[in-house]
Amino acid sequence: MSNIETAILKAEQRCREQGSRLTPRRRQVLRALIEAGEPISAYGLLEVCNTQGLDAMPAMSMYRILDYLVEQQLAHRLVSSKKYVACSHINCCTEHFQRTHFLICSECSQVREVEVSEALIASLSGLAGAEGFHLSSRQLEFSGVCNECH
Amino acid sequence: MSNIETAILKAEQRCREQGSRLTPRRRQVLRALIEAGEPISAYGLLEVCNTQGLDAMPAMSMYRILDYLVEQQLAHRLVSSKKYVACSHINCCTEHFQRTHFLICSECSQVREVEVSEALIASLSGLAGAEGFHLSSRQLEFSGVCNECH
DNA sequence: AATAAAAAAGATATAAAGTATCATTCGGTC
DNA sequence: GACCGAATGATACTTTATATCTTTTTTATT
Repeated sequence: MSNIETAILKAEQRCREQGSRLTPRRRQVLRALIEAGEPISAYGLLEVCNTQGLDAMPAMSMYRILDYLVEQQLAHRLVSSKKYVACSHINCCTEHFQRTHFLICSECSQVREVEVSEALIASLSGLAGAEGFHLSSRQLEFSGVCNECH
Repeated sequence: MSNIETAILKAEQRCREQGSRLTPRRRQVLRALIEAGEPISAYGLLEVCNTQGLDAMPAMSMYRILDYLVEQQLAHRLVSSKKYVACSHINCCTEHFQRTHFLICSECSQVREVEVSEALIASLSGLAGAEGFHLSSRQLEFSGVCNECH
């Protein structure tokens, strides 16, 4: 079975466990997101979905569904680029990290999704603490250049 | 002399040194940005400026001027909130840090602008390196809660 | 099965953020 | 004062995102 199909099954299971459902529309969006393979905007995804035979979906639905997928941690929203990516750990983890960081290649837009290490959290919290802040960001985004593009 | 006037003078000087000018429009926007005292959107700033007697400015001009101010590091754009803040170091530094991070209070939107420590850069670069990335982000944004709001 | 409540999706309009492009004005230089 | 480049103005438009109301689908309950 292909990775995508496995991912969809896993996702379905996860939704069920959360007491919700991966409906056909949500599945369609998740699949398109996985197939995109790189960050894609809500409207970009809408265009993809709306050329797949089914009835055209309004933008509102896309945003709702993306919100849902993000909530379920099946997808992530990259604030720095206003785009969405499928979670790269749908297949491998039953639950998502507490904090994630994204390394985004500014050349090829490839994304690496990594768990934030304790050490980094400690060092960030320390810095924040020194400024009188209690850190709460659960998602960090860094841009850089990947090896292939370097 | 008030802090704001000093800042404007310093800013003017900095622009001159860079071979450009802090024109009346640019000065108006910078002043409004400083007076706002917290992150403000481009259109929010536009509204402020356009109720100050002078001819109304089109949105395009505001974006151009903000781009200019950001380029001169007299202002910063907060990607996470799509807002702008005056640089908090106009008065105190002749040149800006290489890397800055912003601690943004999610309660009161207060912003602390801090130089990124060598240690943090090292730890981030290490993490990125392990994933085959060369870090290039010059600006990091973290959300948290400030002491007063905590 | 009939039905009520809740969840999801559709439809429509509009707000907010940002950009493209061309025309005009302003500031300094010869 | 004529010229050139930088800055601003004017206009239109694209992209991103949300508000709100309606309809459909799903699930639970009788």
